[in-house]
Amino acid sequence: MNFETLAQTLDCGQCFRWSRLPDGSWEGVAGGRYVRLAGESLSRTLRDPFWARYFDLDRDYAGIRAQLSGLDPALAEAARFAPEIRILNQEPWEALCSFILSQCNNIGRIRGLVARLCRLYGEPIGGGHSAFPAPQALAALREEDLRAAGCGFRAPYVLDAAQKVASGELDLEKIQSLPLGSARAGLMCIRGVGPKVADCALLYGMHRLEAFPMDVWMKRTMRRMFPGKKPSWFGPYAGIAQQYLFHYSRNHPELFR
DNA sequence: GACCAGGTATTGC
DNA sequence: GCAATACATGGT
Repeated sequence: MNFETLAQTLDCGQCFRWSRLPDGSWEGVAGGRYVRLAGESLSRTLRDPFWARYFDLDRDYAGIRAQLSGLDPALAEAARFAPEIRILNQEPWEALCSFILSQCNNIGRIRGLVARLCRLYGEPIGGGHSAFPAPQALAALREEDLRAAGCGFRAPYVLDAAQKVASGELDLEKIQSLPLGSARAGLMCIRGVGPKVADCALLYGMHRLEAFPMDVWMKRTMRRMFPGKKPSWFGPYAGIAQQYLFHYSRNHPELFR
């Protein structure tokens, strides 16, 4: 991975806390750490164990990409469009909460909403930046607080998720170790978490690479390019295939008209 | 001002 | 089971 290809990973819809500065560098917060990524400093940052894991550096994405590309020409083309996409190791709670907020919302607004929640309820980490709010912090709020922050009808969903996680009723560590179906079912006990949000939490927050979030774009894509195929057809890296296809489709909306 | 945005819960058949 | 509908909010 190099600085030129960073955008493919940070701007493909899997994360909401990164932004590009006017000078072209990226800044973001993950795991309570702020970082600015510029051409010169990138390799140094990636030597830090935390960021190496965050960017999933130990995984052979070239090999996975080749394997997926062999499955189907359309998938190969999507992979060629953004070959450097990697699935980040985001925190389980942050991914779960962020994708609860994503429903019926657009990516720009999700970023703004997440930023507001972090500023209001996240732990300050210096430099005017804040960590993602802990489940305990959000569980202590009232629904109207979350509505005031702009969550809209998702406010009770966020609250229910925060309360279940903060109380230990839902143990995200435990969820991670379950078979995919059980993990999904566990997450779907939260009000406002259906199959799509559960799969996003699993893929982006718990690195379950076989999870395949099926949003409107992926429904269109599957109908158009893979009729009759199910997510499991893509195999153990279905989630990575999903990310290639999602990003490709969003950048080629004319394919669906 | 309608229309849309990485859905889900509820309702009615 | 499955289609229709409500749900907040801000940007085109």
